[in-house]
Amino acid sequence: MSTDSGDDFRSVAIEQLKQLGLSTYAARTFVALTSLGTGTATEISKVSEVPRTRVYDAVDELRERGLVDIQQSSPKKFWVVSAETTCQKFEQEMRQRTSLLTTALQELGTTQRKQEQRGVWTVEGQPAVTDRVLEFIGGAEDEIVYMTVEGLLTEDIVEALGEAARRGVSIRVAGISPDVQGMIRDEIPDAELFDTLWMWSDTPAGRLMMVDGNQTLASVLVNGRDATPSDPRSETAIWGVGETNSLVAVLRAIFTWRLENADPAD
Amino acid sequence: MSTDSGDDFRSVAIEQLKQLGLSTYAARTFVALTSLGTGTATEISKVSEVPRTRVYDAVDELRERGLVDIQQSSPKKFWVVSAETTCQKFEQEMRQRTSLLTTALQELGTTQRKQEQRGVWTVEGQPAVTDRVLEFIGGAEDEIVYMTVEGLLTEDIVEALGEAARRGVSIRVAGISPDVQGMIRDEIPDAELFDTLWMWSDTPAGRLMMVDGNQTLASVLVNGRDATPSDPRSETAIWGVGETNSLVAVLRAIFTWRLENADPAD
DNA sequence: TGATGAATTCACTCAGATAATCACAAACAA
DNA sequence: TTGTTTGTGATTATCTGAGTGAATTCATCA
Repeated sequence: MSTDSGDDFRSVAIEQLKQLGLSTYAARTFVALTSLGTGTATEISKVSEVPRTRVYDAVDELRERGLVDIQQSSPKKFWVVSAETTCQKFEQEMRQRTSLLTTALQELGTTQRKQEQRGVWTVEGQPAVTDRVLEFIGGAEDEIVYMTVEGLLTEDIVEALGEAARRGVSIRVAGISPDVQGMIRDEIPDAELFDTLWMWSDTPAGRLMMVDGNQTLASVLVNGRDATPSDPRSETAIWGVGETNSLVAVLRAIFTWRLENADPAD
Repeated sequence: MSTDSGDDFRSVAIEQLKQLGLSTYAARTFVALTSLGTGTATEISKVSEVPRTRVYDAVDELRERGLVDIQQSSPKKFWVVSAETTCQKFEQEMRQRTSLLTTALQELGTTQRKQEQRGVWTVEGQPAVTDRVLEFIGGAEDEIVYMTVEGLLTEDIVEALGEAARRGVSIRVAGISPDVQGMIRDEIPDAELFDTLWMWSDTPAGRLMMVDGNQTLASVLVNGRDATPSDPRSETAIWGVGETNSLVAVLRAIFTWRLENADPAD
């Protein structure tokens, strides 16, 4: 019974409760009480493996958060609010926190976000790289050129590209398989698809993009092309912004030359 | 400059970031970078008052979360994602967490939530008491009787009562001032309003409620009637559920007798 | 090329929080 | 009475994170 399938849920719930600010004792106690409904300190201690004498403190922590009620008898009994109510409480609290953070940060961030002309920045990890790509796409005003290897043209990116296209941004995409090309044509009819400009296959290449001619990003899969592309840590990108930015200058030259010499598949 | 009005936002933002799982160094560094846009370790240290030698650790923590990019030069420069993106990230993460928690808890809570017949539970603090009241109202199927002193019939309760009324639950409310009565009549036309059954004014009474004849709750303002009712800590309630529950038995007797002898104001 | 100062990394101390254990008094049962 | 359970408080151990300083690397200038 101590190793049945519910243990997965138990540990997940405990972990999340801890992340949300409860102590481990409080989290374990809460989970135990949730399966028990009500219980005494001894019962809770047996289920949760919290030292019995500490159950009282843990329950007190939960009581202050309004998650547990107490029956003043001997032995004391403890009652836990329903799972739904608990989750609503936490969601409420998180909403509160994020909204506080949002206003505070926006108040601070009002200072000019001057576009750095010189820097070339590095990002690690596929999620973070995707974030930058999405940010670039979201800020595009005129033109997006995006080259990518298989598997790095995810749905969210296609979606963002589609939105940009509807804003009137011209889109050029390269380096994708035929079936994905079909998806693109459905999603973004105005996109211009052209063949990969050079041999991706020999390089551990990830993506190359240029936005409005003055924002560029290039990524590689650091483990080489044989690495599992699904490993999110294996992608590293550099990016830069500004007319005078060196990375921008280089990539713009490459793109311009390649694009002029390439025959669009369209 | 070190004590201008932005410090409020600064401390709020730092506090929230810490609550969301960042270390204080990381939080301070992030806030500093948010006002700077980009900066070196030295600049960050001056603004954030993080020891300069630890800025690197803090930035690393932020980088792993995808909140900061690094320019590999000497001195290193650090770039921070926009406030909007950051908040979206955190909201995303919180959604993830609460949804994980929700499924895990509901999986655990499937065990029968047998209605305890014997227990009388105590709740402390006005928010927690209101929670129970709302839960009772939400689960009502037939009838709600609710007596309250001024100030404890808050909007959310009126709203919940209205919803119950639309479900076909008959509502009886007492102990409210004439102007609030007007609001009730608007919100819940079917509610039956009657005068206070006895002299509240001599007792430190809070609320009395009975739902479906088998769930009851009674609260007092522990600091007496002269205490500020606005102090959320001053309310304490006891509640019980079940036909054979002693508190239910007592309150049901009182309510039945009083209601039969009282002339509804309606 | 070497010297100087700044930048970066690393190792260490200290304090506070939390986990865990123990000791003890009160209540209760046999 | 004796022995058990319950609740409370004190004590110890462990760990994380804040803060400091030394050692190494790097850039710049003579």
